[in-house]
Amino acid sequence: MSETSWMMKNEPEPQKRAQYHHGDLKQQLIEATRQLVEEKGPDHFSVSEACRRAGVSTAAPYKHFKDKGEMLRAVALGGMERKMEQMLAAVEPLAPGSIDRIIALGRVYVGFAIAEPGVFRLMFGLSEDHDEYEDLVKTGDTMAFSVQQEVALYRGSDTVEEPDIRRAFLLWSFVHGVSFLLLDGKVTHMDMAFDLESVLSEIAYRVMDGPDIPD
Amino acid sequence: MSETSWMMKNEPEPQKRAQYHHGDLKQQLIEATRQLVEEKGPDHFSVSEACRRAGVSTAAPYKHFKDKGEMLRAVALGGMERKMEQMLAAVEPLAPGSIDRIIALGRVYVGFAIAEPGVFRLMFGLSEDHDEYEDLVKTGDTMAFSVQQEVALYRGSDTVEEPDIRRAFLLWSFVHGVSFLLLDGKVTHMDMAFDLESVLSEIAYRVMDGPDIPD
DNA sequence: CCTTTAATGTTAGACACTCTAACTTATATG
DNA sequence: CATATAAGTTAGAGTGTCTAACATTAAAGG
Repeated sequence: MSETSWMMKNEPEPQKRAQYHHGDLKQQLIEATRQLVEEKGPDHFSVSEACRRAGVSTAAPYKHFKDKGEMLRAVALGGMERKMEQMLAAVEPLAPGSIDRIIALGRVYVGFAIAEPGVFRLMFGLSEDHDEYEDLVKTGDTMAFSVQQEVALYRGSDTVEEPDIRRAFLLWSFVHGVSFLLLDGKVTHMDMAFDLESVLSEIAYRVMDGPDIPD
Repeated sequence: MSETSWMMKNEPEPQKRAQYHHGDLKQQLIEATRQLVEEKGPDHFSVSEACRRAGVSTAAPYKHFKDKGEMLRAVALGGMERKMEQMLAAVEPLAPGSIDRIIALGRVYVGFAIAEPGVFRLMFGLSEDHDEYEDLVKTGDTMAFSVQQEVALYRGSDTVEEPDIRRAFLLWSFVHGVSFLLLDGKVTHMDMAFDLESVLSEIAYRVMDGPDIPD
């Protein structure tokens, strides 16, 4: 199953592909798009430039994507999945029900925004398009549910109740807001010496402790 | 000072301006831009369409704005100022030092995001441009300082201290996050029956009460 | 008034971008 | 081997941004 016939051709992927078909264009275009979104920001991305970077004509992408938006959506979806993985990985080694798991989730969230600001912006700026971004929504819902489960776990329960949903919403709003304010450079103006870790703790304790959130 | 000579012309602004100069193009372009940003979203705005709406040629805007970005920035700035006014107006009739003032600030913040989602998105999506958006930053700083003052006032002080800045940051993050999650329709998926007022109270109490935020 | 000057508009067009149509080449399959 | 299909190509239509050169009006000074 390892060597399929097309792999047998003399030069699979040495440096440049001088082949007509290079068998991997879709992924390469997504990667080029991701890079450009990161370099120039989601607004200044152009299909043409991605084509230049992938070394194909400007018409090539339309064999793989419906339009420009679908390319961007693919990148956004990739970002969601990456973030989701990071969240699961960060939580996994920690004691179930501990506040550290809540904090870890927030750390990943904000960390992702800092590490990949372009993709982060893209993920949350795309929603205005309203059309066919189903998988985006689905992945988003999965993430939301994970947070809710984590909150319920902290309470010592396996099932998500109404107050858990409320706390999860507050948590999410918080880290989401912090992420955006960081990206927009507002923090520099509010307080230079702001320590992210302490903010995350503040958030977690203030939301998770205290009385039940009423309906 | 009321009637300048050019006002004397027979028809100032009846319905259509058949005049070559219509004396007010800049403001009209800004208004057209604002409308389009609201209707189609900041991403799908085009200068051409704004020109069509204002009834001028596509080259006309460049006598008043350096480029497309400057038109959008003008709209964003207008939004900031409008929001600032609303915040001041909302706080003014309330008892100084009361928690209601904190809540009122948040209500305006989120309310603006709901009322003008396009402009709201624009205001916070523009920061990636890095270049000459000085007045944007200045207005933003003014707003940040207002919130800090309000927090200090709640504590009973007239001067802003370090913990006030921290609380202000948390408050801001919170309402900012709530605004974005609302715009992106995440709330619908998390909890349909979420009452904004109760969320705002939750936020205010959780941030403003409790121990001093350490440095 | 009348002339000049600057502000503010217009048309024409260069250049970039998105996307489609028609054609070409390679791959996969019977 | 023949042929259908997948995945590239070039050509070009249509839209959009922005500049340059020109046209018209308003403002200001003699």
